[in-house]
Amino acid sequence: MARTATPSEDTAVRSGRRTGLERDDVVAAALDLVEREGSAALSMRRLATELDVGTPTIYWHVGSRDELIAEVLRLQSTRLAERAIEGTTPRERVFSAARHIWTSSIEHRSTTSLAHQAGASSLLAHHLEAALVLELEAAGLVGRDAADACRAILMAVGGALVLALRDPSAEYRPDNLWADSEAPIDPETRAALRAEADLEAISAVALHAVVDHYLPPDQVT
Amino acid sequence: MARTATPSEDTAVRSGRRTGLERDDVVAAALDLVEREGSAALSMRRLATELDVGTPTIYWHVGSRDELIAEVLRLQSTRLAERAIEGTTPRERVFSAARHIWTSSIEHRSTTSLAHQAGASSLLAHHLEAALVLELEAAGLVGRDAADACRAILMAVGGALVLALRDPSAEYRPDNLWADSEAPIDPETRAALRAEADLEAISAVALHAVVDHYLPPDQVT
DNA sequence: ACCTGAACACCGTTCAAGT
DNA sequence: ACCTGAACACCGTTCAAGT
Repeated sequence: MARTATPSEDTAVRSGRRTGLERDDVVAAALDLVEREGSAALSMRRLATELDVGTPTIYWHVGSRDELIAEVLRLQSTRLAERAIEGTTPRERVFSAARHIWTSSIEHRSTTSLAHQAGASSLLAHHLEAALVLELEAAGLVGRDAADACRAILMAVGGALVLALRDPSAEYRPDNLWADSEAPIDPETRAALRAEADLEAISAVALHAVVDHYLPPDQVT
Repeated sequence: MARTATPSEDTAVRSGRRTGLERDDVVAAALDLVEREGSAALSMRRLATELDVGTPTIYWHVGSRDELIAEVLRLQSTRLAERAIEGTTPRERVFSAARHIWTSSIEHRSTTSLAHQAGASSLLAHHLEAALVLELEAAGLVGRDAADACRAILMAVGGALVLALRDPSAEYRPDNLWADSEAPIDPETRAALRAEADLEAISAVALHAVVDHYLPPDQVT
């Protein structure tokens, strides 16, 4: 189901040998599984069942779970990089690149969580990050300035993501947390803390500030 | 070893009943275990062995692993809140509160990782967050302004933490990632991306910008 | 080279049973 | 009320053995 059909496979008994399975198929199936059923569903045994092979076969192809995850994130990273950056001014294009990181993280939250949990978010973001760096260079930054601007933008996006991707089913949502808080907080503030936040708008404040700090002003043409 | 001594316990056979163990002991031992051996070491069985009881005993006291983790984070959260905020001007004190979140997250990275993985970072940060909100109110903010300022500051700190707490043993550190990157990036920029970053300094840029955006200027007295 | 069954050493969780 | 041994249904990983 997750594997592409191979000649003489339909009625084959497959009692020991030749599955036609390749490393890329395993990785693609793993990514598919994560996207469909969440990062917790990605177990070696589950994946083997999905591919209709024995568990050790997975190991033969990808080595270990950690390596598999790394490959899954690399695959997703290249897929995400296909999205084109928009805008005409350097500033617009930098914002567009930053926005790509945000939207793709939200759209593929299972994969983002996987990267998050594995401490490998840099792997997942890498190609989008490279695109961002190129736009920063096009805007006139080089060396440390470009690197630091990239990191600052990543922080602004990443910080918003941490808040955005929290499990909303938990009983310790900020919502409940502030309701129970014994701190002498103004009722109006408390209500605002309990209400849902426009994280993207708040993140934009930091993003604009950071871009203003690092980027030279746009040329007027 | 992690449990406080109880009368008539030393030579007791403890063959079924009365351990003198309480919920708080279990939670404290769990926090201790995480701090000592990392978040991965926190398994119900391991913790039971540590406390010299059967595994179901842990369940009897805390219900489930998720509940245990929540309690652990609540405990650590209140401990962290004891740190006093410094500074005289509202602005200084807001920075001090924000800095507390950063430093305590770095100092207790295992617990931070645990919260991170469980998607419960809001639980761990909650008391420090409350302290921050109080300082923001002291600085003249109320309602939505205070809440949004708090979130913006959290993003700035949280974004830096995501970058700071990545596993440095992985072969996909940013370092290696940029070395292998095929993107046409300027050599100088590439070198800067590979070098270690002063994350705290970069984070400070966003932090100052955010505070400037939300806070009224300090009164001159 | 590619794949398997069976095993090892772990998990979280439940439950009848003991005191 | 508090604690246990034993079991269920999972894990990641390895390894001798098959073709």
